[in-house]
Amino acid sequence: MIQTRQQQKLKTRRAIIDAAFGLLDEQHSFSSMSLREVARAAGIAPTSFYRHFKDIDELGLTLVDEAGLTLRQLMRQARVRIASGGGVISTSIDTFMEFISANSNIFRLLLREHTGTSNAFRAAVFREIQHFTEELTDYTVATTGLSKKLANLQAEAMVKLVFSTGAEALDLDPIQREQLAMRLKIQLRFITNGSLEFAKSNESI
Amino acid sequence: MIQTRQQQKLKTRRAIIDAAFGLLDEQHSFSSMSLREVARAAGIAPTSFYRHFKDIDELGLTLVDEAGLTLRQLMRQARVRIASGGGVISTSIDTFMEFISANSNIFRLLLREHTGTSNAFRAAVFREIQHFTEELTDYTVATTGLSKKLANLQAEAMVKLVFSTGAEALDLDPIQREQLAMRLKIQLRFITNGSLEFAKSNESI
DNA sequence: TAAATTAGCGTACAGTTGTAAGCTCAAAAG
DNA sequence: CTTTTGAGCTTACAACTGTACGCTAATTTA
Repeated sequence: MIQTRQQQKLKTRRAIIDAAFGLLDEQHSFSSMSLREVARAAGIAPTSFYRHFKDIDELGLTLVDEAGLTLRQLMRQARVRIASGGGVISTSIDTFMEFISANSNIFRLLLREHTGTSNAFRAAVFREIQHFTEELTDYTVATTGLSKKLANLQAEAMVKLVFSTGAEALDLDPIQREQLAMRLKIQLRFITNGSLEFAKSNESI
Repeated sequence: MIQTRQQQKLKTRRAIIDAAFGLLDEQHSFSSMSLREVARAAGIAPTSFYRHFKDIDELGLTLVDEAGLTLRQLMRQARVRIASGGGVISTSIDTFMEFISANSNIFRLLLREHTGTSNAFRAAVFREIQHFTEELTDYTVATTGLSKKLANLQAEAMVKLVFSTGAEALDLDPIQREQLAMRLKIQLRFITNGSLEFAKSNESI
């Protein structure tokens, strides 16, 4: 077995990250998570933590990065499903809702650090969500005649509404979640129709 | 001086509440606030805290209540300003932005407990925000021909968008904030126009 | 005036935290 | 084979936490 040393280190690092994600639930946020607690869950001594991360914040940023990655995979997945038929909004929201059901903890992390106490974290999460808005803007420009500026306004509003609704959905059971998703789809249609309307009467923007 | 005893107690209670609000800033959330810290800021012994609140969570719910009260005053204020001329959306958003500038800490509390770790807090904040949506729904039914159901969908989307944008505004300087407010006003117009459009083509809802 | 109530305090304790220091021992490098 | 490296450990400490207990002193009640 070659490079067993590095492999083991990576494995422990993974254990730490997974332990941290595992500790995230509705009662427990990352900011209220202690280094010792994470170490305990990862099965290592508290001081061993420092062999992998400078401090707990460095771990936090890593978690946000991983969450962002998962989100981007989500986007790709949604795009595939759209390509194979079904309404754009409907398919996207269904994909999104499946995501927050399957990855509640990851979504919770993003939500909480989104309005959290660390500037670095807020900025990191903001950037991840911005990716969402940018991709949706490009998509809208490509599929409709909307100007980039207007498409960006529309995309931003949509993403904010979706994330806000996602936050609410976390506390609901599947049935209520489904109803919420239906409401959301209509609300998104408000935005798409409204911006088209707006474009017609304000051709210059 | 009659009833000096009760008055003194109320005064200390106020000192605790104010101290807690004062400790809320971008670096410090209520959930990361310790009883001792609050007591220190209020100028009392840690154990004296219990003469006023059962535990720190009871204080937290009190803070959310007070924040809700301030929010409702905001709504009243916005209504007065609308009545004395100016666009509805524009006036409301200006009022809202002034509010979060003048009461950043209160708004931060609502944002953080909105996605926080305590079920009770989340529910409390959710209720406060719901007031907003309900009042806006009633207003919309009264001023437009929209059905209650549709007006509610519209109001909900608007409130979510406004709060989400407010969260973003907290980190920005006044100039960027103003730009964000302008974007928000257009996005809200998307929603109002879009829902009217939707109503026309779906008269049954 | 005497007795009862109570807001606030000081002390105390057990539990938790982050992290410094130094050891072990297996893998990697020479 | 010998030396170096480094992941993980144990121990240790000072700082902080929530809160139990009992006292004080002043207000309120009787």
